[in-house]
Amino acid sequence: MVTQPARPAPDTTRRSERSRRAIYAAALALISEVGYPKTTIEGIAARAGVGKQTIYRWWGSKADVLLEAFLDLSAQAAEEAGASEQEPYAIPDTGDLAADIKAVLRATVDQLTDPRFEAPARALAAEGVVNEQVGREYMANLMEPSIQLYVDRLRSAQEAGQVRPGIDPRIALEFFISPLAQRWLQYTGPITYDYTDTLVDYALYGLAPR
Amino acid sequence: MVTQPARPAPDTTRRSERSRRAIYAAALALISEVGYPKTTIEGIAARAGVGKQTIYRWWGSKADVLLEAFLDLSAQAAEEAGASEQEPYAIPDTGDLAADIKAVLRATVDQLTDPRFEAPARALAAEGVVNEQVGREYMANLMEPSIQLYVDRLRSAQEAGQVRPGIDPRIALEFFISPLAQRWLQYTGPITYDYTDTLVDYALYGLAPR
Amino acid sequence: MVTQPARPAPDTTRRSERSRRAIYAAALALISEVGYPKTTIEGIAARAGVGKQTIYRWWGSKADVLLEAFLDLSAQAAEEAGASEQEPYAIPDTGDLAADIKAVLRATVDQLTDPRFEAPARALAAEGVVNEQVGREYMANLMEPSIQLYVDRLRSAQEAGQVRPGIDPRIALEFFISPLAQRWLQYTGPITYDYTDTLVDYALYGLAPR
Amino acid sequence: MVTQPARPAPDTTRRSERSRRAIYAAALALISEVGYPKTTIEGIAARAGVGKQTIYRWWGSKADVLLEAFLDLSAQAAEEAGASEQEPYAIPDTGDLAADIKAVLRATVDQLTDPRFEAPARALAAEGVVNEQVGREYMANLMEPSIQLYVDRLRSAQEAGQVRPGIDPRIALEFFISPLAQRWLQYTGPITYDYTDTLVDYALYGLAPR
DNA sequence: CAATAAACGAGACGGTACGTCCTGTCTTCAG
DNA sequence: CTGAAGACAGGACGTACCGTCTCGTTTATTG
Repeated sequence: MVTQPARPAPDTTRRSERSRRAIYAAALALISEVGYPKTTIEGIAARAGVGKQTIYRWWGSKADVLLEAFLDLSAQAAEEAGASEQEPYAIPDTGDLAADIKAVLRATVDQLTDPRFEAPARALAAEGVVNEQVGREYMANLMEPSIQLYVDRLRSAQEAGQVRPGIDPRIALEFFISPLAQRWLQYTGPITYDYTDTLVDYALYGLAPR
Repeated sequence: MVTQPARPAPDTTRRSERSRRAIYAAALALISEVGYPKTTIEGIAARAGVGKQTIYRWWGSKADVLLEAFLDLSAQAAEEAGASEQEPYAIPDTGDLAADIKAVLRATVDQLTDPRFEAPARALAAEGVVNEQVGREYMANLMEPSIQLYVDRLRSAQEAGQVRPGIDPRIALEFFISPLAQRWLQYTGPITYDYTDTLVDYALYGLAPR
Repeated sequence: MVTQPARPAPDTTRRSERSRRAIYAAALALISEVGYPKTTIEGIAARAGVGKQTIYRWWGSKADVLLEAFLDLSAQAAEEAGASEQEPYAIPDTGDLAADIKAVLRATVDQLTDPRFEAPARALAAEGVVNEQVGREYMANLMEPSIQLYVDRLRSAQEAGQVRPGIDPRIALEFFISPLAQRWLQYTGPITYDYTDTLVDYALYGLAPR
Repeated sequence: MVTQPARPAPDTTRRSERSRRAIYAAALALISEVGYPKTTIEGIAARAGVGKQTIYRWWGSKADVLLEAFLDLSAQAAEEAGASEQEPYAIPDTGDLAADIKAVLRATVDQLTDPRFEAPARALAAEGVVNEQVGREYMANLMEPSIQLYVDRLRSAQEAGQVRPGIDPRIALEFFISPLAQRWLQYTGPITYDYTDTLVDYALYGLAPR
């Protein structure tokens, strides 16, 4: 592996929290207002009232800034949501698999159409398509946690005999998530509660007659 | 709606076919070699031995050029493939729905991993995520035709009693396509024949025990 | 000597008079309206309702077009002026050298401040400063004739004993013309009748006391 | 007066002296080598090893760059010349007006034919003809100082009784300068010591017989 | 009086330069 | 030493013209 020119790593302890938050806010605002391609590092710096170097010191690229800003936003949102509940994030387990998953998917539909999330999420997803590293980080940090919840719920359903024993939960969950994701990413169809409900029904009981 | 400054539309009949082909070739080559973001209009023009204005005269953006270049590439590929067969593009109908769809998906896997298609397809998909217009054109021109084939095959299966009567084919087909698409786009998992075969089995017979 | 690619000389007899006049008019108008540097061959062609090639066929450069246009304008002006007189252009010879030259210079002042002539004349002069060929043609075609008139008048004065015998008229006339030219070209001072009258007096009788 | 979009004035104290000098050198070299019209800002930047923006940041146009570069060159030349003398710039006053002015004019002839000065001076003069602002700056910065010296010397001569009392020195000096300037600018005649000597004689003693 | 050949209008083409914008680095100064 | 500020070399943007090169379409003799 090639070792970099060894820019002496900046001292994290002296980092300005104020600047960091301002940069996150500016980045998210600009992405929503003018779109990802017209969002520039210079623009973020100006809007955040920050020197460009402060951005280059702590992040490697525009995508990095956005990724962290979005993670921060998600964490905040989670905190807000989690404040009221004990177990901040888990798919409910009422015993009725279909109902539980439908409920979660409806929440996902709400989030995908929330304008606060829409633009940055889309921008990140697009960058991730073209830039494998960003894609993998996006995956690992933003999607993997939710995916794990599906895996857990499906395993539990499997133990309860509601899902066939041979089924691989990591593949099965894609029937709920991927069609929705594709409709959202590629504008291939409308995103509604009806649609997600149908997805669950089709997936659980199959297309072939019983 | 605001009408643009209305640069008088160029005369299509006098367009240089030579330049058009050179531009397509240069665009596809550059995308594969240096990636979408580092592919510049200037670079395409230089590589194609063409003036920049010739690109700006006929296309509105880098994405437009790439879209057309890719459509052209696909059309060529289709022509090559179709030359040998009578019915150039249709899902086979042997009576065995599962086998037929597995075969088609295996072909799709091959295409998605063909390096000739990979980079430009990915670039276009990414642009389409962020730029709705490109997204819709990508959909309409590149994906819709194949999707229709699935719809037809599923309808035929429905008539043969191999698919439940109430099933909506436009939703059902997403079980085959979307998971594969998401794995490809977002690096969420490996793409293999085994995987697509499994998708078909799960989708047709459902997750719940029979 | 290298013989050019030998573009077959165009047939002058078939040349469109209509286009030629339109090009002259457009060139002069544009120079006056937007200045020399912003006057483009494309602009002249568009304004004249003429193809670019028609300009390139008959002229070698923007300066060439302007030079001919200006010559044409001058010829027209001369014709108009000459229509009323018998001897269209000559410095009057009343026997009073000072008065005669003052009269001619006053006419020159009028011309230099005529807005119809100002812009193109200035543009040509400027081009001539930097482009020796244009400079010499400008000289030969536009200034030499007038200069010859001064030479003649000064010779006649010499014969009449009003100018010292040893004086070289080609140098002497510069005392009348050059200061005026420089004030006009380089904005080094105002251009008035008073000024030119003074020039004549100083030049004829010298600066040193008599 | 309309105030411009007001790009915030750059900080002069942080300006790179290195770049400035490189730009002057590149500009003067290019003008001499390829002429004014083929000298481009892009070319200057490339030759100077400088970004284009660095030129646009500090100068408004090609003419501005050249003007300052030439002023700098003149200042340097003056410094070199002035290093040896006490009074760096003044027309000598030996009591013999004709001899003194002849000497200065001979020096001017030398400068006008010095290839180092020729091209840029000519380019500037041409631009000044067509662009009044440049013309006036050229005048004020490059010619006015020398002109003042003539005025002083003529005044002194007037006090000594060598020049008629009524003579206006600002007009009289044009007899020495303008004919020479015109010959140089417009290629209307050769520039020699003989010629300038003659100018002085004619101007001082007049054309009319004594 | 057609035939034909040149000039013509139009404008696409390969290029060059424009003036602007942004990148990522570097330097200066304040806290 | 961090951080705001911003100058710097570099390079792409999208536009405007350059001068060349077809295209049909006049137009004006010539056979």
